[in-house]
Amino acid sequence: MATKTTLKGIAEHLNLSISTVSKALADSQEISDSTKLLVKTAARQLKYRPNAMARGLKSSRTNTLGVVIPNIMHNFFAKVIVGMEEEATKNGYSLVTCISNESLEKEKQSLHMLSDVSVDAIIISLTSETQETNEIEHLKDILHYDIPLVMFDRANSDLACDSVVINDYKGAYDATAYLLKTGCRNIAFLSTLNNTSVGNKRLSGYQAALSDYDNTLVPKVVYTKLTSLENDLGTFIDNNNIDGLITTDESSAIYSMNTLRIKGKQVPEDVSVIGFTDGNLARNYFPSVTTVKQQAEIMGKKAVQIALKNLNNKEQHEPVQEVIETELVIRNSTKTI
Amino acid sequence: MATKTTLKGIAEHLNLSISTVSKALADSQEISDSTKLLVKTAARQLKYRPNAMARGLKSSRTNTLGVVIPNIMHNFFAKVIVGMEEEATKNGYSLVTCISNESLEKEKQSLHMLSDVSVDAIIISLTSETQETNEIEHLKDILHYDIPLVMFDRANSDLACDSVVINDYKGAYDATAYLLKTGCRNIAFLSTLNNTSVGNKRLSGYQAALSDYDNTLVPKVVYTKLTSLENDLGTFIDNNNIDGLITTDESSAIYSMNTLRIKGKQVPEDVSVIGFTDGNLARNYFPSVTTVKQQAEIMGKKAVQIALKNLNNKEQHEPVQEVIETELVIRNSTKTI
DNA sequence: CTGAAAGCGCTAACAG
DNA sequence: CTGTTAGCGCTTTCAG
Repeated sequence: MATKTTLKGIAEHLNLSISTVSKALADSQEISDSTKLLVKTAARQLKYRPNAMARGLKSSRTNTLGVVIPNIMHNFFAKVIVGMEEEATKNGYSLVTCISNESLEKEKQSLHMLSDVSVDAIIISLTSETQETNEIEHLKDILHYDIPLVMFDRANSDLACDSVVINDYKGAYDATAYLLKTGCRNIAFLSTLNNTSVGNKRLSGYQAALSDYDNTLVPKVVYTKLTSLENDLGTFIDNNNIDGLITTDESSAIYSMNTLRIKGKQVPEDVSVIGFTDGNLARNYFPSVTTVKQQAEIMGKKAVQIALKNLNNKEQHEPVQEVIETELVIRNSTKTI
Repeated sequence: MATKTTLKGIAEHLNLSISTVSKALADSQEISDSTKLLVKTAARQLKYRPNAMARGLKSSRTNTLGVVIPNIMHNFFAKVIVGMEEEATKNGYSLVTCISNESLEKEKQSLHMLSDVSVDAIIISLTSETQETNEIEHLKDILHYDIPLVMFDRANSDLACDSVVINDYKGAYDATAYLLKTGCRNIAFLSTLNNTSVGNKRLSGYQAALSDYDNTLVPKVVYTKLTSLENDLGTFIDNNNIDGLITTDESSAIYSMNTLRIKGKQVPEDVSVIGFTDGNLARNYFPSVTTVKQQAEIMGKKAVQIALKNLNNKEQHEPVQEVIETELVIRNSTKTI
């Protein structure tokens, strides 16, 4: 095996001092063009690559961003990561990604680890557990050490840091309004996001749309989990006559449509269905699913943009919340107007 | 803001030397129990966390693993990452993940970057471009610097390093054999993986199963891309009478079923369909899709296990290829026997 | 049992 | 224009 060439290596090779080599590679004006050329060609020949750790130790800049997401199997988060990766790479940064798996404990560990490896900033979407318990000491610690923190999607308003969120309220409002416009009057809201900021906002949007349209309409909410959805929705359907259904994520929409099918209901003839998250499933199911599209990639890019901005300008500022609008993608699981 | 406590900080706090503190925290036998206690409590109070960069610079161990995947939106890779993350965390390692986006250039950059940040080992699934061009100098460089390298799923046999792959041949063979057993005789193979190792192995399995069963059966292969699948398959169906279809990934199976529906073919009555990758789509489509399940999480875990083993035992050894068997998950897109 | 000192690879102030 | 030196935070001999 070969050992990696260091500044010292190329310095010895050329009979120069380490600092001359360092400066030459950094294109310092102190160095003559001739030696610059010399050094640079030698560096190329010897396949020199700067050691990021050593550089980071000195400059306390690592050009890495830490990311914590609750779940990578979720289409939405995967897409966010794609956006982040693209934007980070474009700016010479790389991503260290942790999966908290919806566990507060794992979230804490991840933050510790990211802090240990001196990432320049941290981007996080909170676990449901964090949002339920509102335990945020570990996040305050990060802020306390002056590591730029930006939250995305699942944010916490008690924390003095920037965030980028979806306009979940309006997304749900628009979805509900659309169903009303197509003639639905018994619209249920099925949520798998019981205690998250996101779930609450969508619920409010749904409720507001109903009462804005006709305040005699009563909201009907089903709280469930993916694992018990077919049961919960099944019994709900047995006891309630609905003609519209809004679900808080993509899989729920699909599961719901399967349940409706089993119960002998046609989609969209008997019941219109709208989901959130515009992924493969929604696009390719039969019938294809009308969906509130969250601009996941844009969100990812925005999040790293904000992180990089904060990192380059560490002055205190009021927390800024960037809101990304949704788009209702109309497909075949809803009636046409 | 507060500044992070270092060994120096807690040394000054206790009027001890830095090295004593270091040893105390490392539970060295050179240190008395009393000072150990002293140091450890102080460390906890001052929220001391070792600086991973400094430690890494000294010990040339960073406890991080670099991962390069071609595409994170693909369910299979996302699942592999979940498995890797779990196994890595369990062993005190964290993951730096890069997305090569099927681009050779990006793959090279990613490897450089991972080498720069001194990851302890690298786990990679090659881009299709890398496999097509068979350009592997950048991978040899990694080996050359004695950084343990393990390839998964999309491997290259010209490279002297361990790998873990799916038994793609047998997966396709079994799928084909199953269709034959259910009475299909005109089985087509639709591939979106034209030039990858994986695609070739699946094709061979399909061909072998056909000729093993009845060597008058002729293989029918459709090469396509997701973007043009509906067209390509559509014209193929117009010109060929098929009763079975095997696709090389999940989305292709779904797209194909949509195409078949458009062409007036019933699944599975007229045409049975089997896909690869057992994800949400396959499970929840209607009809649910019979699938060759790749044990993605297991694959991820295995890959990091191998990486960690190599990293702890850097002696040369013959490359080992771990083969993970597939499982045919029978659902409703195929006829029953 | 505790401390001093060297050095990992790099940057940057300071001399020459 | 080039070189010497100190130091980032940590580990690890080697002395005391």
